[in-house]
Amino acid sequence: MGQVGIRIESLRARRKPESLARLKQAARKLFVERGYDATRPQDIAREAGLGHGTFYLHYADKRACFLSFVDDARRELDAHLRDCRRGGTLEERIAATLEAMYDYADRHPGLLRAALTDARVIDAGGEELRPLLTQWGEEWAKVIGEAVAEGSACNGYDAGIIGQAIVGALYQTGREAQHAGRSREALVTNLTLFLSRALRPD
Amino acid sequence: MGQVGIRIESLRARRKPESLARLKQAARKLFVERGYDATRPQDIAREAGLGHGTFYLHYADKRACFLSFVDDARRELDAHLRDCRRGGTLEERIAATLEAMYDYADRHPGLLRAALTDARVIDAGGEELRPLLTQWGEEWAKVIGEAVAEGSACNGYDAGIIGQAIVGALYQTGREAQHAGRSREALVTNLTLFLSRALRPD
Amino acid sequence: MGQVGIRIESLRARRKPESLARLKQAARKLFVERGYDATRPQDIAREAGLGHGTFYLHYADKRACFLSFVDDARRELDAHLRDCRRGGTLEERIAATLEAMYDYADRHPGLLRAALTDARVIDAGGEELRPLLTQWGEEWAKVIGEAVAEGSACNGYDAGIIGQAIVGALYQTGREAQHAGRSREALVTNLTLFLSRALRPD
Amino acid sequence: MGQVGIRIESLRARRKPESLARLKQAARKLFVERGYDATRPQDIAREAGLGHGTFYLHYADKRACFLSFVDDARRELDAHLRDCRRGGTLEERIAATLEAMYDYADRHPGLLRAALTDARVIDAGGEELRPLLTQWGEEWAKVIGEAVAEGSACNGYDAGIIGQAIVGALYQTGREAQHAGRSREALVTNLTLFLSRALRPD
DNA sequence: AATGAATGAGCCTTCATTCAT
DNA sequence: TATGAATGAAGGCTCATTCAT
Repeated sequence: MGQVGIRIESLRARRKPESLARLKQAARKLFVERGYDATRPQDIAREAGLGHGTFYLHYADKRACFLSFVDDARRELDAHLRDCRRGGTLEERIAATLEAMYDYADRHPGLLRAALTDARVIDAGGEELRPLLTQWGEEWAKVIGEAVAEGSACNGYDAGIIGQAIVGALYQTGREAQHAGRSREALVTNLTLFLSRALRPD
Repeated sequence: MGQVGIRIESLRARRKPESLARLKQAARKLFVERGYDATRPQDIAREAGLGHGTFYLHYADKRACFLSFVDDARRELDAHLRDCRRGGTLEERIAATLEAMYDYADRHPGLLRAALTDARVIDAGGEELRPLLTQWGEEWAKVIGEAVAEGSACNGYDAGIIGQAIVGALYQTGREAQHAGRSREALVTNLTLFLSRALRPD
Repeated sequence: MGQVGIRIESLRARRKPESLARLKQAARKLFVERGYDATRPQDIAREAGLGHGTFYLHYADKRACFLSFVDDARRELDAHLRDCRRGGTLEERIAATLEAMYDYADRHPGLLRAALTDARVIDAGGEELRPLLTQWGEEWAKVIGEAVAEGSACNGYDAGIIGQAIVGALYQTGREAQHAGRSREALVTNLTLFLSRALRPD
Repeated sequence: MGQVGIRIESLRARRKPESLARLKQAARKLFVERGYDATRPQDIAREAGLGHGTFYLHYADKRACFLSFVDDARRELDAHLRDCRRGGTLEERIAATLEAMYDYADRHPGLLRAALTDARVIDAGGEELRPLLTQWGEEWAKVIGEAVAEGSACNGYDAGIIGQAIVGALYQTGREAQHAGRSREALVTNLTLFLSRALRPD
């Protein structure tokens, strides 16, 4: 891709890291397009141009592959959002974060939905895993907490609860907006206003 | 066979409407306890004390049974909430609705979670079905719309969006509260304050 | 089979007991012919003229099916031998038992070998199961014990050990005799003599 | 690469004969610990500190490796027993051989059991291979034959059959003794007495 | 209306072996 | 000689659904 490089590489690609990268890409594509249940390890391998068995060279099982996909998505979005939360008034920070989130969502359609798949679908009786949405809610809680500390947000709240509320509101509006065909601008405007008014001091 | 037959009849109670009722009850129990995937039509029938085949006399397939379960849950909660939305200030109405919701959720543990199962898990490529959460969001939208009309809510919002935001916030806070062990009182207080401040006129 | 009876029975045979009987027969045939590893549940079902899934209606898994096969074989041989052990001198009883065993083995070629499959092949980490051969050894131990008690066998032995020794000798000679093409008569004569001399009093 | 290469060489010690020796040792360890089925060529190679592919440089396949393991075990035990069979009365020779066998078994726990794995597990439809136990039975047959010739054993037997009987008795008592927790002394005493009485002239 | 034995597509996973390097 | 990523046939098992009774 890009440079021609070592193209003579035989049918069996022999570089483990490259295989993993291809599996990752294929897994992301299929988990997004079809969801967890409808994606078989075999499909992922085939999509990556590899044999079935190769999948299990890189992942212990389907679940591990999905979890890795989710983690990558989380890190990617986190990196995308990182710089949006500092600077300006609380309202400006909120607006910027929303913009960044929707921007990311637009550029990777379906990805957040897939990554936020209910744990129950994946777990199969295994250990509990903290849902992604909850994790993001906790980050919002920190943001709220800081805003309260610096006096830019109303101090009557339990930041933990409000963080979860915000993230829930964002997720559900985003999901519905897609089906209802709402404009991103309307979303950002309304939610920024809504959150700012809810949070503003006094 | 005459008398004995009838006696057996009454033991097993084979009248159709009752069978359906028993299937409904069994389905609810199992969908709530185990989730959609882990519940087999066979399990539902057995739980209802009926033969496996009977299930298909009442439901076209597993999906239809689940959808019916969801619809019942929706109607039940709607009935429970119906009377809470009128009377008093907007803040009072919000607080009353939240109380009613958590009350219902407490009395039927796991039911909302089960009923809100992601459509993707059920669909299997079938026609689109409007998620329950979205439906509830629309009802909140109506409430908001009316409040704006009567001047008790800020009129700068698109009610459709805000309705979804509210419902998303409620759902996610409820879900997280269970794992985090938060008190229902804290939830109601925080969310009522949050929503009231966000919506109040000016 | 035999009487024409209810032959119009449709492609799907609908009687559970009959299916189980057919599976049992098929399982025995294939376990004997191919051994445990080379026999798939699917093969057994097909041999029985049934679908794959039917197998699991009757057995929890392949292992359970094999264990049931082994148990049936044990019971069958036990019934066959039951009456041989009483009456006559110890030597006569030994000779009669050997005759009966080889008679059974001849009538069901390969069956004992299959039923005596090493537990390690089947267990897969499950609970320990007492090998069939050991069980039979314990029955011989009882026979020895009684013979000692009534003075028809040398009393210097630990019956438990000698029981196992006898059964081991029988199994290994039987196995080898088949490959070496020895006559059953030679086997019975030699082993009867051997055991009688070893056991005779004084 | 020169010096460094050589240094790495010596660390990993890549000379062919040593690789084979390490594979042998690893294979023995794993076949004994886990059995044939549960041991993968890959495991053997890794245990030997070699790459997976190296296995196939030294063995045609897994089966060949196992057969080689069995053959080594056979030779080892044969060497151990060789000198025990001459000298003294038949009874003394038997006692000495049993002692030597159990001594070997104690020093290599699990080895005989592993080496005596049923051919059916290994064969997979290949050519017939003479079981180890049968081979040992033939050696006992020789011993018996010689004893008969020199008048120290009863001459009414077919040595071939009796050889197999002895080896079967030894194997089964040994196996059972482990589970039943019998003492080696009891085993040797009982079996020596048993075999001596069965074989003694007249 | 009710039954439940039967079905078989389909799933996830393993592992002996190959071969380009 | 040594490597180890890659392979894909094969295996055991599940479960939504059907249909003769």
